[in-house]
Amino acid sequence: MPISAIKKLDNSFYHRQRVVTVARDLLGKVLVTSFDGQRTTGRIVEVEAYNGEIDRASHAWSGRRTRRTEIMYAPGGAAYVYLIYGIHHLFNVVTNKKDVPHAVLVRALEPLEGIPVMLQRTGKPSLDHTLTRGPGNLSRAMGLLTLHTGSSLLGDTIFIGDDGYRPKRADIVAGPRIGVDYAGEDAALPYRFYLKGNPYVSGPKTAR
DNA sequence: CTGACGATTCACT
DNA sequence: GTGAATCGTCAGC
Repeated sequence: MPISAIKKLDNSFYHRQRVVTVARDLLGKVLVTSFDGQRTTGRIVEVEAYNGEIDRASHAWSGRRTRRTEIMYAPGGAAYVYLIYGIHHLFNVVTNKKDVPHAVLVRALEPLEGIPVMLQRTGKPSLDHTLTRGPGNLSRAMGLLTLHTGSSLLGDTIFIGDDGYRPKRADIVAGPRIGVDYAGEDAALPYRFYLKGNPYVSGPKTAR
């Protein structure tokens, strides 16, 4: 099924103050990448908000500012892709204004266009729910790498758009983020959002 | 320069 | 449910 017209999200979407709201609003939107003429798209079905300096789970906690995290302090609307465990590339969206290091981790997509390309990139034989389940898997399928850190999401290579799809309010579930046990009390914050019942949502069954 | 470790995934029990 | 993979990043010397 072809996607209807996708309207690219602009600065007014990314520059909002409340990263938790931006994260929730990203559910149902469409992530698009076009590398080497190969376009892949997927609907965002799971996200996590990272609330800057006051969030112990964030790379920018207590104002931490290093070469890697510098992009988080840029104005909203840029990509932040970093490597974890030496293996996986994780795709984040920088939000808020300059010097406020908010970000949203995109954890899962429902594939829409370019599935053959995704299969090629991941080496998987056929489409199943593991293709874009989990932040490492989705980044691989979409061709996202650490070198894409700093890319504007207002351009045509990597962007997020709205195709008119609206998740039902009742289908949006909030819960604690995954893999942030080290973050003390902040580990319990309901900063993870996903679409209930969607097969591409990651985490243990108890967290879906 | 060195060492510890991570916003994960996969194979295996 | 457990453990290994694998390397860039960062704090500390």
